[in-house]
Amino acid sequence: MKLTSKGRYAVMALVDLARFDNINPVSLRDISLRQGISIDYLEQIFSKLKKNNIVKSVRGNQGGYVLSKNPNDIKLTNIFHAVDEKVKTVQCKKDSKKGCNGKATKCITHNLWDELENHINSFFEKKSLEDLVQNKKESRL
Amino acid sequence: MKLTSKGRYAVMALVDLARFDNINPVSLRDISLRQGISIDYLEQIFSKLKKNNIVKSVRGNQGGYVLSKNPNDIKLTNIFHAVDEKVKTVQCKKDSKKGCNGKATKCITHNLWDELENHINSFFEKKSLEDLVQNKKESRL
DNA sequence: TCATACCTGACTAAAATGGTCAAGTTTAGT
DNA sequence: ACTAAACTTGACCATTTTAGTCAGGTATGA
Repeated sequence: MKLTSKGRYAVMALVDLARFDNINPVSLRDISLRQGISIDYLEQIFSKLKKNNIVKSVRGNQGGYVLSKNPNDIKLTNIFHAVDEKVKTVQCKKDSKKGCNGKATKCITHNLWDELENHINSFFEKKSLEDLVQNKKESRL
Repeated sequence: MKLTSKGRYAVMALVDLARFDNINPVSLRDISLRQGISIDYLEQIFSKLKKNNIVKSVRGNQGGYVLSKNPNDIKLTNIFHAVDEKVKTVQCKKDSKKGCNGKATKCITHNLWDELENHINSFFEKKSLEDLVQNKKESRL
């Protein structure tokens, strides 16, 4: 299970983007300044977000990034997936004789992790970027 | 956020223990054989479980471990806590000017992680060892 | 007294994390 | 045409965490 700062940064950056891209593309430099994330690291993250069609890039001077969908249609699950935050709890080794091979003899706790994954994913599937932006506005910008 | 195989092993071992400790203490050796976890690693884990009063040890020949409470009273949250699996998503750095200091200027996604933590913890607080043992029985031993 | 089993702490290889650095390419504006 | 802003790509790396192993104990029932 991974849920680290890369995922957090991705979300922070996208919320920032959602709030400021009304008119012009937003540069990583601006996001970096506002959110306190290094540009170099943001570049890594945005490269992935772009590949997953969450943002579009505008190159050249005055360029930057823009959301490629409505914030309502961008769920957290999409974001995490894009930056390789896998909500996989623990893998059962394929080759182990004991324990779980995923087929006949499920390991003693296999169902548990499945349940947990569903539990967490359902949370992420409900939350959209729009929700977060609203939440931010409510809590006094 | 950490949810790794140490936590998984702890749960596996305890479910095993819950099923076999009816009469005698269960040795780590037996658990090791049944669950495919190295004895040395189990010792680390059980040391922590013991400190957190989840199991009791019986030393000497024919010794082993016994649950120190009813399986119904051992929640997953207790187990994870014992083996230092913190369900902490991401920490906001204390010293960073930007972002979150936990007080006045909550970082843009702070509420989100709080919500998520609660969501996950509630799952762990509901599940007891007994639930897992039952679940195992249902799914054909 | 000896075999079994717990107990403790040091150690470590490999992977993940959280980045940095360098060397580009693209394009708006002058 | 030039230049500066901004995206693009990929290599690199220090630190921390993970998932253990190893060695040398101590306790105790038979």
